[in-house]
Amino acid sequence: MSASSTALTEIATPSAADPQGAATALQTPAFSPLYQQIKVLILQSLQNGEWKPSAAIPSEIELATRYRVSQGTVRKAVDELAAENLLVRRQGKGTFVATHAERQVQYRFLNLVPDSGDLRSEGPAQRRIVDCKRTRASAEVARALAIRAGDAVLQVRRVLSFASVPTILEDLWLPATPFKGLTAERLTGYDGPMYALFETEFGVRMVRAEEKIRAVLPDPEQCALLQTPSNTPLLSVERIAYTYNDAPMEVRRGLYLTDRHYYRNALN
Amino acid sequence: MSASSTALTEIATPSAADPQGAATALQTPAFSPLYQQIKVLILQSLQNGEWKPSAAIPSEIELATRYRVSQGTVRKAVDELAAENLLVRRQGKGTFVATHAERQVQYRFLNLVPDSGDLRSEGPAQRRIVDCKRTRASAEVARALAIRAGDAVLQVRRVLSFASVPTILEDLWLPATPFKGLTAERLTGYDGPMYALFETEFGVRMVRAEEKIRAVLPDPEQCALLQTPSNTPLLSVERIAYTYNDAPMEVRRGLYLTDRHYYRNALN
DNA sequence: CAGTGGTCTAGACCACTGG
DNA sequence: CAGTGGTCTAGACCACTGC
Repeated sequence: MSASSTALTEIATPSAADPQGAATALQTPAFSPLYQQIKVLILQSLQNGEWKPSAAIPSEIELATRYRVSQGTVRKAVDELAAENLLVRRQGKGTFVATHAERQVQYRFLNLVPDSGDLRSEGPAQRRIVDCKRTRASAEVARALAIRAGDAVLQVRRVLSFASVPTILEDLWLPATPFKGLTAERLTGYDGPMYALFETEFGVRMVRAEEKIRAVLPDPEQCALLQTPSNTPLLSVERIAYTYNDAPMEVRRGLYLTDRHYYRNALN
Repeated sequence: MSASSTALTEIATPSAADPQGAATALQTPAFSPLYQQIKVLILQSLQNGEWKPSAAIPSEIELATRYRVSQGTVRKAVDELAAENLLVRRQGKGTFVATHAERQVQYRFLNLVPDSGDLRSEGPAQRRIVDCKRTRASAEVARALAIRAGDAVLQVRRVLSFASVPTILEDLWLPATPFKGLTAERLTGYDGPMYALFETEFGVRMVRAEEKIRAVLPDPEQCALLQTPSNTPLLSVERIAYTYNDAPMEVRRGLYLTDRHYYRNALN
């Protein structure tokens, strides 16, 4: 086979890969290498739940025959998805759908670190749900979540303590539809990362996030919740978290006490 | 050729690659794939200045014959170095040593972003060197720079303004030996990123960095330099920057005014 | 047009996991 | 031991750059 030109058309109508006959390859504007197309197909299977978090996906050889490409091409697609933390490769065992439930990546999106040691060494965080209610999206929250202002959202407020010291005050806004059924009781009763609960209970997997960080002074209510004086500067961390396809699924505003912790960031 | 086993020994005594006959391959503890060894060899050539910032390195085919491996193996090594931002690939042209001087990556290590637009849209930053002196390393700075307390260091203090608003106050500590000859005049006269000057004048290329971020209140001197009230919370950004081989070469402490800017971070 | 990086294949073999 | 991902090769061809 003379590589791409033929395979390009074959990819457009695969049997198992693209049942709906979507125009994945047809709408290509200029030129898309085969492995990129495979990447999209794998992404679709992740998105539509064919392969669930922590489950193994088919072996490279299976995927190669399924998509009618060579193992090397599948490999390159999987490599990139693994680099984006969507898949996890384990030599000798297989390739698995990434999840927030594993111990290793427990705090993948939480960059707060104690001045000495790491977060795990302080023992598990104490989570206190302060509030969990259904409200309407403000203009600002609506814009971030790509919904309309006034649409129903769930708002959660909680305090995280490390070594019994209140350290993080968080407000979350979630679109009501995908998270229907989320209650304070459900959150309180769950022992584990919130994003892991989102995966198992609502099928929403957070894939990446963006944060805007500022230094602020707390208002009186925030002071009370964090048990801190009003002149203590805090880190304000505004996060928008995205699922597959860059769809925003959560807005979060955290206030971090940084006298015994710091926000860690690596520049590469 | 039956691949790795033979090539592994061949790699230990290449002609052009390892003139000193270093025991790169011999000291391998368990098992190191060929492309990792190639990576180390390329890294050495970057480090010893055989290939300088912004210059092209030999083509993949040349490297393959030089190291006596296949093009695919060189490719994988270069791929990883490109992913780590040490090399830049340009299709049709070649592979180049990354530099801080390019317009594109001008502010690669500066995550401060205006509330609307990006830093470049505000025009060039105004740099004011407040101080540049030779001192002795404190215990803290010495630890970060992996030198001895009391060793000579250069200390620089400067203020960056955007749209004429003082926004960043920075203190830098540099080991005196590699940066011998650095003066306030040299810094003031240079129009461009400081890390680009480090490359051209001192052959020190910053490869990666780590930052610890906190919210703080400024002291009176800092207030004066930033022209800000004493109750304005600021972002404290402590950075250690590393050259090749993870050698720390700079400690920097920035105070960021975050009322019209924010610190941007992407979580993946 | 020649030279560069980029894609794709086919096949061999290695390292690791678990039954 | 079979099955998985990981490495390496050799060769073909494609896309892009600049002369």
